[in-house]
Parts: sequence; C-alpha cells; structure tokens
Amino acid sequence: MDQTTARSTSVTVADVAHKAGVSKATAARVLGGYGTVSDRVRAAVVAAARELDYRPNELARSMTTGRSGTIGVVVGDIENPFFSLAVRGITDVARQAGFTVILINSGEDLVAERAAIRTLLAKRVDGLIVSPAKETDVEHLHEAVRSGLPLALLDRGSDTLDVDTVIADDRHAAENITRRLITLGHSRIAYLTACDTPSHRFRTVRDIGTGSVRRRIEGFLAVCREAGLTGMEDWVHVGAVSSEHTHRIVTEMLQSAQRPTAVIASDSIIGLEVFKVHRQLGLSIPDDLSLVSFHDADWTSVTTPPVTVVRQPVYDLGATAAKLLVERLNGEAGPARKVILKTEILERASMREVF
Amino acid sequence: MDQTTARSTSVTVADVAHKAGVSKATAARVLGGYGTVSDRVRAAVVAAARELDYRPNELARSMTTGRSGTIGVVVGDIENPFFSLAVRGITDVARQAGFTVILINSGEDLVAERAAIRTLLAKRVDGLIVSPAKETDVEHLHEAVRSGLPLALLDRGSDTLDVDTVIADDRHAAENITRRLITLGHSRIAYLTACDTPSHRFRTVRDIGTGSVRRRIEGFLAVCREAGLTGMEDWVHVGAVSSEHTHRIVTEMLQSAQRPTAVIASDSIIGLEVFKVHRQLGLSIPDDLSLVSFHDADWTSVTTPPVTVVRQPVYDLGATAAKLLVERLNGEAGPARKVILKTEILERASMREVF
DNA sequence: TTTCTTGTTGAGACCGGTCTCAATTGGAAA
DNA sequence: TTTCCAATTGAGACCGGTCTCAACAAGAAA
Repeated sequence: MDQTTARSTSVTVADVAHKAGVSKATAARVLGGYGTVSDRVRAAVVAAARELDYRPNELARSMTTGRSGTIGVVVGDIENPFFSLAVRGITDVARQAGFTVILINSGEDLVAERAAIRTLLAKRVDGLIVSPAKETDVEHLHEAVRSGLPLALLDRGSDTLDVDTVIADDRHAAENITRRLITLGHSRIAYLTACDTPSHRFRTVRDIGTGSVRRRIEGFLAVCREAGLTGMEDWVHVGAVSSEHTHRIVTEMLQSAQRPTAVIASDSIIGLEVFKVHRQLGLSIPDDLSLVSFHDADWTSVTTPPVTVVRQPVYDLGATAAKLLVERLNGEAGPARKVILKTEILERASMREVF
Repeated sequence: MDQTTARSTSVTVADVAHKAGVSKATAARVLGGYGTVSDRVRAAVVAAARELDYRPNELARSMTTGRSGTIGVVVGDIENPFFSLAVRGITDVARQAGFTVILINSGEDLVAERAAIRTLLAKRVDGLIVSPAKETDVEHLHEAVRSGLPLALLDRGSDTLDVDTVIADDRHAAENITRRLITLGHSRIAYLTACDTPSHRFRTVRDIGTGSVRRRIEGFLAVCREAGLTGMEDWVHVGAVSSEHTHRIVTEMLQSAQRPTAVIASDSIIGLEVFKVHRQLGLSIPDDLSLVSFHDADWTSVTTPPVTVVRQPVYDLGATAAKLLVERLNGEAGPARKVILKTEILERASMREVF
C-alpha cells in the first residue's frame, strides 16, 4: 500500500503485461475478459494489475470495439418534474444494462436539439433517446438513423420517423377530460400549453410541433366539435414557456370578460401557475374555475382543493424507451415498435358542475 | 444530395484526405482546426468533408488529446427536485463551456457511488462533480483526486477531501429555523431526514454520513441545547428513505402520546409526506403542528397553509460547482475553494406560537 | 511413434484521430 | 544571384485498447 505518486500518464495493459512478464496480448485478454488464458498466467496478470492500480481506458476500448457503452438522452428540460422522472426511468434501465447516460437538455429549442444530436453523434453514443421539440422538424434525427444509430422517441412520435416510440395516449386522455368537463356543463374551456407558434397565437394544430401536445389539442377540439362547441380554437393558448409568460397569459385570461370556466393545463408547471394566479385574483377553484392538469405532480394532491390530473406513467415512459433501445443495441431486429402507455384521470376536487 | 446508403464504417479523415487529394495530416489540420493550412487546400478539404458527410470521431480525438470533453456527475437521485434543479445548473454551465455531462445517480448508496466513480474514471471524464452519500467514506474520491482528476463537491463537503466545494450554509439555516421555533414556544421539535444509520435510530451526529444533513442536525441540537432543551437527540428521526418509510415514521410520530408540536423536514420530499399525513390524521397545520421544510419546492407555496421553507440557491449550487470545475479544467491552479451559499428562510403560514 | 486436436501465447495490425519532425516551396533580404 | 526564413505539406509514430493469425506445447487418438 505504498503511496503512488500522482502520475499523469496512466497505467496501460502494456505496463501490466511487462510487470507480469507476459505479452501485451495476453495481459489484454485477462484484463479485457476475453479469449482464453491459463489460470497461472491469469493470476499473475491480475496481481500485476492490482499492484499497479490498473484502470481500463474505456475510450481506447470503444475505439476498437465501436461501442461506447453510452446512450445519449435529449430532453426538453431536466428541471421539469416530468422529464426528471422519465430520465430516472431511463437511467435505471440503462445502468442495469451496462450503459451510462449522457444527458443534454434542448430547452425545447430546435437549434439546441440539433447541436445536441451532433455532439452525441461525435461522441459515438451507441443509441439515442430523444424527446423531439418539433415532430415536423426531425431531419437531424433522420440523419442519425441513416448513420445507423438506434433511436427511440420519448413522449413524442413522428410519422416520418419509423423508429421505436413510447408515448402516452394523449389524445385519448384529452378527449376523456374534455368530455368530462362538457358533461359538467362547461363550454368555455381553455387549453394552455408551453408550445409556441410563430404568431404566438393558436390557429391550427399543424402549428403545434410537439407531438404529444398536438394530439391532446386534437382530442380537445374534436370532442368540443362533437359536442357542438365551435370556435374552440380561440380557447387554446400557446407560448406559456416561462413562469413569467404563463403568469401573464393566465392573468389576462382569467381577467377577461369572457373568462373560461375551466382550464386544462398541458403540464404541471402551467397547472401550478394557474393555481397560483387564481388565488392571487381571489377566485375560487372549483367554484369560479375548474382546473385539470396533465402530469400527476406531487403538489396536485396537497392543494386545497386537490387538483384533478391526467396521470401519465412517466417513469415507465422513460424506462420503456430505454428498454426498447437496449434491445436494439443487443441486436434486436424487426420493425419499429410503437408503445402507447395508458393514462388515467385522477379526479379530485378541482372540477365542478357549471350552470 | 444523393442518398447515401447507411454504411456501418464511418467516414474518416483519411477518406476526406484522399478525396481532397491531400495527406491525412493536412486534412486533419483542417478538420481538427489546428496548425496552419493554405486557403486553397482548406477549401478543398472542407468541400470533400461536406460531400462525404464527414463527422469527427470524438472518441479518437479524446484518445490522443487526453481530454474527453465530458464531466461526470454523481447525484443521489435525479428525480428529487433538489438534484434535478442542481443538475440543470450544472448542465447549463457545462454546455456553455463546451462540456457534456454523464449523469449517474447513486441512490445515496455508497456501493453504487463507488461503481459510478469507477465507471466515470474508465470513461476518462475530464472532471467530476459529486454529491457524496457519506462524507466519512470518500476513499474512492481520494483515489480519483490522486489520479489527477479535478473534483468538485456539491452540497456536501468533506474535511479530508481538499477540493473545490459548494455547499449551502446548512448549519446556520438549521440554527435560525430552530431558534425561530423555540421563540414560538416549541420544545417538542422533531427533525426528519432520509439519511439512515446502521441502527435506524439517531444517537450521534457522527452516524450521519451526509454532510449537509449532519451540519443541519448539529445546528438544530446546538440551538436546542443553548435554549436548555436536552435530550433532543431523541427527536431526530432518520431513515425516511422512501415514501413508504417516511409515511410510517411520520404516522407513528404524530400519533404518539408525546407528539411533536413542530417538525423540521430535511428535504421537500419528506416535507410533502408530513403534509399529507397530517391531513390524513385530521391534524391542523399550524394549529396542531408547525411545519418547516428544507428546499423551496414548488408545492410549498400553494398548500393551505403555505409551508415555511429554507430556501437554498439550488440552481446556483450546481452552476457554481460546475463553474469551479470548469475553471480547473482550464488550468486554474491554487488551493481548493470552499463556497458557501446563503440560504434564506421564507416564513409562510405553517408555523405558529405554541402555549 | 506419428498425427491430430485443443489450449495457450506472442507478434503485430488496427481503430481514427493528433502531433512531431523533416522536406519543400516561395518570397524577402543581402 | 544567392541566402535565409517562414509558411505549408507529408510521412509516420502514437494514444490504449482489441483482435487476427501464426507458433508452440501437451495430451489424445491412431
């Protein structure tokens, strides 16, 4: 247990081989755990390695094997509880399978997302899990796929991208919750999303790049139409990208003459902001306003009243995406698999009948 | 713009060089952005690279340069809002400085943490940001430092580890909040933490491995002692590691004959559980129980009543750790820097005088 | 004893970059 | 015109592993 001086140049297989009195190839066999080596020699190499405190250089290993043992993950924002939970699912499965995770958040920005993919490609990740900011703009992902990199899509799909995809049944969830609100007598129902459009106003679902959100809005509008509610496009608010933006949008909305009697928040961050603003304005949930939020965030169950949510299996979303990807990395062939995980409405006390 | 067939073997500098009619060395100079090359040749190489869709192999580059352009981050649990926010701070700064982040969560488990460090060392990360599970057990970190790897400690320090450290003034915060509770007349004050001890009971602060938590408990006990409250060690509850554990501990605690009149939750996850349980048991905050939680989690401001918290600059904690590390990676020498970020008590309505 | 396996080992190429060093070239200085 | 210097380029070693292939030894089969 002598104190080894901090040497900048690390111990290599060649060093170990020399010390053990065997060839580099043999030492490499022992250290790399491949090929066949006699017990005697193995012991000698292991001893030498321990004595020199040998540490394998994964980089060099990756160089020849072509596998880096890492998967690249690109999400919108790790700070968002939705993504942090999904990433937890991903990392758990990845680790189990012997992979490490390089995490990059795109901030839902296409340029950043492209840069992220380029970086990950350069780093030679073995596979990619991406939550594309815009389903319609996935040329960079096509490129990755073309270069032979397995890709799994998380929470958002793409029609043009024929790869493993794990999403929630967003449209269905939106339909259900909208139907429920309409049953309760609501007709002035607002839908709030962080997704933005060029004009910062909602015109058509085609402007919504984020797939999960587009499907939700489609479901929302479809059910409204079905129920005879027209012009509901005007009730869709986009661009709730930051706390400040959301605060302004919600405040304006709730103070307008024609204020909604119900709000559907597309994620828990927006939902939280709605909750805060309704208090500030002295409104009452559910008396003055019914609220439902996507994502069963922790806060939704402890407010007064607790908030009705669309529970998504977020951890599983991530874990499943990772599972599918790992299977590909282990050679699984076959057509792309689309997994749609079920959501569930947890009806709490934030919705009420309107007369 | 012809469709390139997905070739498994990627385009290398040699390929580009060949196509451009120059030597490998020259092509490498252009592609790698080093050395000096004539404009004419540069243009030719760039054109060839574009035509072949050349993508640099960072692995190979790292091989020779010895820099991988990645930093390894080991945190307890990315799902915990505290860490996800800190990681956001880290990734923002890292990206700005041109580094990517490999994320591993230890689950606050020492064995997992050791494995994580080993993995990251093998992957030849350029630097390390770690939130050590146990301050007393950092031999693996010593090893990393010994091998010349810059290390920054996040949220938890270590006396034996002389490296850049960014923590919050936990002790001070705990002292303040304890003092405040005592001023309000509380004497039965419970402290709840996820940290566990071998016996699952609290005896001495020396059993608490997590530095930030130990400092808080020290502050808590010191102020209690100062105020003449003795035997407060019995009011420290450890092992609130999971939702289930916490639920059981809190339920038992709040149902005991000698139930506390105030609870200090060491993180927002525990705080949330306390809040849930108090409701289930039909107690009232703040009438029957005062509650204060570390970490200004989003939910704390929307409950009824809103919960008093110790606000920590979590994003900055991560960002600063990353900043210090990046400085080291850029050659900054000099002694280890210990940064202590200020906390702040946000007093809301969950505490009340007891008579 | 001879031949054939089978197991074990070593030599050296290779992965895709970087980097050193020597050679070549062209223009400025003498 | 000759000499010198700086700019540009190419050849090839190197990073630290993996992996192919050939050599060799020992035991089994003939």
